[in-house]
Amino acid sequence: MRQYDHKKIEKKWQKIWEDKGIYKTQETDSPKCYVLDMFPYPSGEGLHVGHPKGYIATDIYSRFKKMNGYNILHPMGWDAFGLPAENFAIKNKIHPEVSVSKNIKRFKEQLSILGFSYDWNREINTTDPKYYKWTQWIFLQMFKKGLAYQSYEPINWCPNCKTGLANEDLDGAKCERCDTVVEKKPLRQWVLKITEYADRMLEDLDELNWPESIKESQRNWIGRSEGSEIDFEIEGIDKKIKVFTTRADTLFGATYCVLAPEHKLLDELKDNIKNWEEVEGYKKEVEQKTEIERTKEEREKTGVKLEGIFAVNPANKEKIPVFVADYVLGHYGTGAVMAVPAHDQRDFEFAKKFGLPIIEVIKGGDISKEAFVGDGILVNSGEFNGMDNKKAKKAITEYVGGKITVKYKLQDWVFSRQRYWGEPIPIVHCSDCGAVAVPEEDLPVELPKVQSYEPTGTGESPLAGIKDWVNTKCPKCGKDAKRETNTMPQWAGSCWYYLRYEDPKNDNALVDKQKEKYWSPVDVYVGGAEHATRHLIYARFWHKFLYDIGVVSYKEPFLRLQHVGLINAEDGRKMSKRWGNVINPDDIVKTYGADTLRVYEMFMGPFDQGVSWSTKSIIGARRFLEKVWKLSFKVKKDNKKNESLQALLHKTIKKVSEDIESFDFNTAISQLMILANQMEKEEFVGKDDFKTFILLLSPFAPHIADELWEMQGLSGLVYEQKWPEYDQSLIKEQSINFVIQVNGKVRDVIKTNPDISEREALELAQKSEKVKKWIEKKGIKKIIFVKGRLINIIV
RNA sequence: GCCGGGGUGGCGGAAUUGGCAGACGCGGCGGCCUUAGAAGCCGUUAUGGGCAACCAUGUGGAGGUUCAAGUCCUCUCCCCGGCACCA
Repeated sequence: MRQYDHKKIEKKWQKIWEDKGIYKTQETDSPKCYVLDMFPYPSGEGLHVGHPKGYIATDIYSRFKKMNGYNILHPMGWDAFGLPAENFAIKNKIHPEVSVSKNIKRFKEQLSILGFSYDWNREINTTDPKYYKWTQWIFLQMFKKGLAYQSYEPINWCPNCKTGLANEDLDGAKCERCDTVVEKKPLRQWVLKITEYADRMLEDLDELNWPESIKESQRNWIGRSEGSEIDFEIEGIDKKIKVFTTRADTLFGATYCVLAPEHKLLDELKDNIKNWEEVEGYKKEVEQKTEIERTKEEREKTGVKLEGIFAVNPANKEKIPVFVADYVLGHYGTGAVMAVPAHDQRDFEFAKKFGLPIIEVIKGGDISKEAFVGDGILVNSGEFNGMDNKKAKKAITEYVGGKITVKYKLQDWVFSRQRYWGEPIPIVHCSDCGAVAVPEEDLPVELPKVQSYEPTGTGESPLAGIKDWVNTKCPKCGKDAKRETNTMPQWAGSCWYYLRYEDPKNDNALVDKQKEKYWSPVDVYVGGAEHATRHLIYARFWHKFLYDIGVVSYKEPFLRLQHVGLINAEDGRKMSKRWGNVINPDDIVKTYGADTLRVYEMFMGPFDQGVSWSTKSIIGARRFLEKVWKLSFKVKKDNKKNESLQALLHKTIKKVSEDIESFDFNTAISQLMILANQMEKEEFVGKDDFKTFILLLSPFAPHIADELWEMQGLSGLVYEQKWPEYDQSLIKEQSINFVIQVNGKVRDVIKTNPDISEREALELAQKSEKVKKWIEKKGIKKIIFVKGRLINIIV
């Protein structure tokens, strides 16, 4: 008997697959299936065993779908812009392009030994000018539609990276990349109007086959709330405070107003505020704090009263004081609130601290202890007394001439970075024409070669120092002008890459319309949960924009989303060089084989759940494959069938098919093991049955599958075979274990046919010695009979 | 604090959605084979009691619904992920 030599077998088949080009995507009319991995950032560290988990799953799924007659698009590429490559370049004085292509080569090698069915003809790389030409093109379309604008608002500034960071790039109060505490600094930025799409992104979530948790966090992230905008006159001054509130029903209980420290009105009221110095000091103090610090101070509210300023409550014309306090945020709502201490906990705490009146206007709570935020009937509200508070929201808003509006937590997306290694923003600044789009025929605006990648530290990109690149002519008037030196964030390239796979080499369009119509949308998208609210929101936003301008024909990019649970190191920590706990897939493949690694990673536990790596457990997967290997030597050469195996075989076809479809790979493998164990016990294995077994195993362990296929004298490649079908009539067991309970406790289990009737079951039960002793001398009170399962005798 | 997902043997995890709890695998124990080991094979492995057949207990905890609860309901404790003064 030949030994199972994974090294030989895996090399052999990988070469055959490549030579025959069987994974090349076909242009056919058959139904399509687009299976996509979140493409990796090719870091210098290479892959650890956790990385391929998702890729193994998509590979299994693709192979399964292909064998079920689908035309498959299963591509891979590289998200290669970003800070690590740039930092590496700064340190080692090597152009990022060089290290990136080296890393890609390494990643590709590591992936290739795992036997994936990627169509490498469609490989893309976000840093390839032919690719980012279209990233820039999309930006230009947004610019033309007024969705990209410049803004000088203060942004998060990392003094170490010397770059601006979006809120999303922060980790607590620190820079996500380098752990330095960030500051605030006003910088000119490009911003994308993602807020314009907030409502649509929220609505269309309902149609997606995504995990509920992701949909929920996107809803939170978008943070839609309906409320009212109401004006408060300032006494004696011709100015108004516009507040946003979701509780217009409590307007009669508003006993003061609060402005955010960033609120513009403060400066406008400078001359009227008697304690301006104090107010200004407070503003400065708040500026020092990051938003994170500010929002962390849950206990103690701070603020300063604006002396000499009074607002007028439009409901009851009461004169109320105005404060500046940092618990009100400048960028949310109108940056100003009406405070109702009786019915908002934050206002309640503030009012207690500053000794402000607390007036109950909704009945139902005990406002001496805490704010009552529930629903109820209005009191102390003039003509609205007795009204239901939900009704009162609209009624009171109208009464004071306010308007019903909608606000979002979602903020516009700061889209520029003061960095070298990113897509240049295709804009030219002209002193006469302002910001002018680079003509589309001049795209891509390529990154120039530079001497130093160091950030300038002034907030400008290293590109600013390259005079012959920066200096150009205005595309509009031809006058001397300067190029935009900001680059795009890493998210940019990943916002639309899935479209490029559909038509990766097209120089005339982002994607051909026919091809887009055929392949879109992505049927299954697999990746880590950490991208729930960033990548997935940005990509949806871009996609909807592309839909609006007619580039794509579907509203949503990703129909179904599957999470991959991370694999941690054996010690439970993240696998990282830093902890020295990294397991390299190359080593595992060398010792056990790619097929073993694939089977093991899918068998470890539920696919979307995190697990710790266990090198000692991997032996189980290897033993399983060895067992299958040995089984092949007891296969009958003629077509004799082993009848006693049929029920289990067909049950296995059913279970494995269903489990792959639902990404329950662990139970699919377990079922294959059960079948293999049974086959081992049998006298012999029929050739057809073993053939079926190979087919079922092949998505998980494609190399050994092809080898066994060949050993059985079967022709062709397993990938090109048809997926087996099950026969429902065969699945039905001839005999089942029928449970007999007395008073709900199992007293006997008998083998019988599944169609046994209640009367027959009762007779059998009464015959059983084990049951007899529990029911004799007691009257039977009740019988519960569940067909094909159990009988429960109550005595 | 809010939202989402969890808590089952020594370990990873199963459980046809209310019907034999612990499938499958790892590890352990005993045995076969071997000069010996490795590999492999066979048996065993939730806990307590018993020589045994068997009996009792058992899915984080406390109640409840039901003939029947890991699964449904109420309360509660713990773990993981996300969001967080959002007016």
